[in-house]
Amino acid sequence: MKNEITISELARLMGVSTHQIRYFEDKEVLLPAYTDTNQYRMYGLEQVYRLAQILLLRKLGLSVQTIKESIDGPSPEQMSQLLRASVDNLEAEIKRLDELRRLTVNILEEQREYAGPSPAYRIKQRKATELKCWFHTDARRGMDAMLLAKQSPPPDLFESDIYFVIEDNGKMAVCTESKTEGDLMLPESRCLCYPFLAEDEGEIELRIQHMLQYADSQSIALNGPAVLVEKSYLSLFSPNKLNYELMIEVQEKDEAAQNGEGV
DNA sequence: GTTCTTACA
DNA sequence: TGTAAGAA
Repeated sequence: MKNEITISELARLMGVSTHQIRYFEDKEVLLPAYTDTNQYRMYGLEQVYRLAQILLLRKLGLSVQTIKESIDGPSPEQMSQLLRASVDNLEAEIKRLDELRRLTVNILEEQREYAGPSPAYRIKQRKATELKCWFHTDARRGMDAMLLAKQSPPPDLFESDIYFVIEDNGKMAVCTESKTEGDLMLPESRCLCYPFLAEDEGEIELRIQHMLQYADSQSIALNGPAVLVEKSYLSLFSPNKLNYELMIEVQEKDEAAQNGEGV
């Protein structure tokens, strides 16, 4: 009597495709019990267990090649080592996914700032930010691909926000955020902020002027360089436009009294 | 109707 | 990994 089953029955039993079972055969990790006269692969209980084992090891992240090398005589030590390595891989993957989730949530949260009815000036607490300076250029000169290409070597361009720190002398430092100590540190401080969308760079100069006028009209003393942050990811939401946030540190009143001047 | 092999996206 | 085609 025949206790063996066909490939499709095995596939259905184990919840995999017949293609995958043939693939395992090709890689010599799972052979049929025998081949029938009609060339059909036939599988017995032994193969069912073996397939279950292969699938478990695959699930744990082992390659088919690794399984092939270890499935026949895996010593308990080898098996523990494989499983420990698998745990390491899984933890790395969890970390990667966790960072990806955080990034996605951040993008959504930032997007909300721009999704309001109309952009507005507001005072925000800025976290201390370490910046790594990429290059300097003239603040009046626009950015273009050539300018970028001439710089070397690009940091994680467009994977993180880009900071344009506009200095008093008309120079502009183009920076990215740095996790470690950078070249330039934006201290934690209250800032006058203005998020906006821009289609061309001519707008930016205007925005800065407007912000200075606004601060003046509200008697807000500003201090330090204008910082323009290009929100790399938010262009996902607004094709052909770039999302910027302009921020200038607010000079606190007691500070102003000490310095005896505003900006 | 099912499976086989082979090729291809 | 899935899908397709023609043959058995």
